[in-house]
Amino acid sequence: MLSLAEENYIKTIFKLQHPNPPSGLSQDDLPQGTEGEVTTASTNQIAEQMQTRAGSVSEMLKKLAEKELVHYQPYQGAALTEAGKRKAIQVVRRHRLWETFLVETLGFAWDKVHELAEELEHIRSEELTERLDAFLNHPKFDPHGDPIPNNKGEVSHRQHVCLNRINIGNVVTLSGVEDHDPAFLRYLESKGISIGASLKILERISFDGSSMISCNNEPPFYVSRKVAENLLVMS
Amino acid sequence: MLSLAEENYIKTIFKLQHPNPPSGLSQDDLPQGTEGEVTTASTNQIAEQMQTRAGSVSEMLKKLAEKELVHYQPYQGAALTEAGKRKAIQVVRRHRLWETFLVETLGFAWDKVHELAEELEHIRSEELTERLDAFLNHPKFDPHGDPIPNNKGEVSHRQHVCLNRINIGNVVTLSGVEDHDPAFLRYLESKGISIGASLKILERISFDGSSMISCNNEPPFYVSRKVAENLLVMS
DNA sequence: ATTTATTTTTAGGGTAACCTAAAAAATAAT
DNA sequence: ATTATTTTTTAGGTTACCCTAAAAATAAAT
Repeated sequence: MLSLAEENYIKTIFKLQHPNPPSGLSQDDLPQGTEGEVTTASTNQIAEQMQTRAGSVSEMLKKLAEKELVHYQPYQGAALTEAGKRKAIQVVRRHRLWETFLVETLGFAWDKVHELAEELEHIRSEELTERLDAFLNHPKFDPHGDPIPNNKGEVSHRQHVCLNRINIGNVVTLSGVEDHDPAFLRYLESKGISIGASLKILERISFDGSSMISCNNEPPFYVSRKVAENLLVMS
Repeated sequence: MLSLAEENYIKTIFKLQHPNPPSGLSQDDLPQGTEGEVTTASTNQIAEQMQTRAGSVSEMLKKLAEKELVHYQPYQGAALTEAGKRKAIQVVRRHRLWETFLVETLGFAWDKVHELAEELEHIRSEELTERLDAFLNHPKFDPHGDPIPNNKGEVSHRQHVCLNRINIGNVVTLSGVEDHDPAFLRYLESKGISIGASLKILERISFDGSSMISCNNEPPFYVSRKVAENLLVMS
């Protein structure tokens, strides 16, 4: 049984190892060259992500290595073992199911659910997870468009691309956001942009890379290059 | 902010101080003589209830006294302060709301929800609690018939009495159970006895105090004096 | 190839729980 | 009212996590 702290370390290492498309157990079936390579998480990266210090991380890595949850050679960073990966995916699954529950069932704004899910994800009951999943109708994606691993640890992949890659005149649907920062999410909310919204590209300013778009056929407005980079869309 | 351990101590002291009808902030409006007196929780009682040792309890009581959550004089036991009581009632509220959610929404068997609620109750978000309460339609009683304090800490009281006090021939409705032991709850389940069930008293054996009853007009069976003592019913 | 800079580890401490066992206080029994 | 028993506290120790700062290893720069 993992402690709360251990679960958080495992989860963080997993995230660092799988940066962009959070692939599940099967990174085999990823499009070639999409960084399917097994990256390793450095002590400092882990410390930064977890808001803790390198010394604490070293200590914990030694413990996790003993439990055979990570591969760890001093000074060489850490990578999850198969067992560790399974644990991590369970946590991610619970996290995303709870986020879905909070938004869909309890009506939370999507910028407020992360911290809560961060607590709820540590309730380890299998039965609870499965019942929650069933209650929510086995959702494949959470409110931010991130895939929810199923109970075997498999995830569905979407071919979404960021809004910057869409040409003028095209209409696409928002299927995810890259950044989860509450301030960013509130900004989107204020513009009426939410998952499922239809976005039309009206113009692109080559000077700064910003785009003029209209959301759900409402009056158009500009979004910066940085904002567009964090909007994931599908045709 | 209370630690998990502190919350559990507070909750335990509250339970020990309010044995039978879990009265809320207002024990004033309890029927006279129903042990509305402010009892005090002894170190050993707390230790036994929490499966810990007296030494640990002493230590914690000192800490809680410093935080002004309990009144505590060495060797004299502990009693919650007003602030402590408010905290305790919040925990009880969250516990019973989650139990209700688990049974009503996720379809858990009522003997399995206690441990889970024991974890969920420690998620301290006000907004989560209020949204959950609203989603469940502001339930006044949990799946065991225990009152759920509202967000002001007030509880509804029921005039239920134990089944032993009902005379032969009467038909009553099960509104609560005294004991929450999973084994007891599973026994009830097996007999078809659940909250809301109609129970008719057909016979009472004065020798051992057992009763013959029929549940929901099904074929009758005997229940021991001890079982009947733990069934709370209303006319 | 050294030196310099960065990263990581180790060493030594801190805190919040917990435990056991001895000492002290309160309660019960003769 | 002493003595015996039970309850409670205190004292000293353990574990899991965190921290800072010095030492060691690695990586980068001249």
